[in-house]
Amino acid sequence: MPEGHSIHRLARQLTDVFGGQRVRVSSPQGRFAAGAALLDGHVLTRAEAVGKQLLVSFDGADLRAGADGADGHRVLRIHLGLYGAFSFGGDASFVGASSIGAPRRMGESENGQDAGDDAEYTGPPAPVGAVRVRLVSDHGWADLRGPTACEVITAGDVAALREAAGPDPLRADGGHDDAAEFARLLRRRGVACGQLLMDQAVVSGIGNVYRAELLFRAGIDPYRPGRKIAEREATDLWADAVFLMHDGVRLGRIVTTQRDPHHPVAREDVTLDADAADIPDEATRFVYKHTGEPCPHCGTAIATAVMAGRNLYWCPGCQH
DNA sequence: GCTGTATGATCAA
DNA sequence: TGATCCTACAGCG
Repeated sequence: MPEGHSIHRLARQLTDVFGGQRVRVSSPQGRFAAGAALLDGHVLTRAEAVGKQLLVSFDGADLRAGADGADGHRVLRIHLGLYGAFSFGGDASFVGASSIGAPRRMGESENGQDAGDDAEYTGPPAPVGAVRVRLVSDHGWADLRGPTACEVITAGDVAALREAAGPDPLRADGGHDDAAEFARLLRRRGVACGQLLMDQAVVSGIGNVYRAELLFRAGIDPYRPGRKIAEREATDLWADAVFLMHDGVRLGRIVTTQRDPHHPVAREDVTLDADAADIPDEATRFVYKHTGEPCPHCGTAIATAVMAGRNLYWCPGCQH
């Protein structure tokens, strides 16, 4: 799935290729027909990520449905869930507009191949599969499949959503506030810290992979209660999340093995190589989906268990 | 063709 | 805690 880094990339991609343009919005599948009608023909101003939520703003979209301090804007809220994904395609100017290399598909994995490199672009292809939303500009298109949420909301809804969200490592402004707030929320409850890291009210954007890898790198047992995490451990976790997730945005994949886990915070010199993207998948993480393999630190077999309905991976030998 | 799986989240009980 | 929703694809017979 798309953890927070994927959503931030998507937001950037959508803003790059559609920002400021009038777009046709449709729902080939039909399940978003009413919402699409509200947005169709309006200018897409920008897209933004708040944790795993993708917010796409439209200027002057139809306000008939709104009774709540309508300000002339409508926002398309998308949550990809486990397997939602976008595909993109278009002419050279559309692809060239992307600052992240215009991956054809973004979401669960970013290596899908779609049409789009045709010499001449003659419009979007006939929709394949269950396309919930299709965005089309003069130069390209984007298809959304399989989102868990896809709805038109108001500015007031957006404010409420921001209010409910825990701090987002990908929106950290470098100040102390977010780290301290994260530490406070994490240390407030007796629930297993492995569960709290997945709680979007505690921290936004972390998913199952980052959860496992962050705790491994920090040497923290996922079953340790949040209350028993030291303040310093919490702020170090935050700092590591900021680094790893920014790496994720840059690379378009989660790679946690290229930074020294013992010096995750200060070692800016251990940044990823340009070709880190070539690392084989299984070498990109320490414990996630490495059940039974020896821990690279202590040799203990990596364990797995189900925690709150999600697969958990950790090293019982060096996480305490 | 069928089954299982997935980087998510919500709801009922 | 379990059921449920969303979709594509790998693996299997």
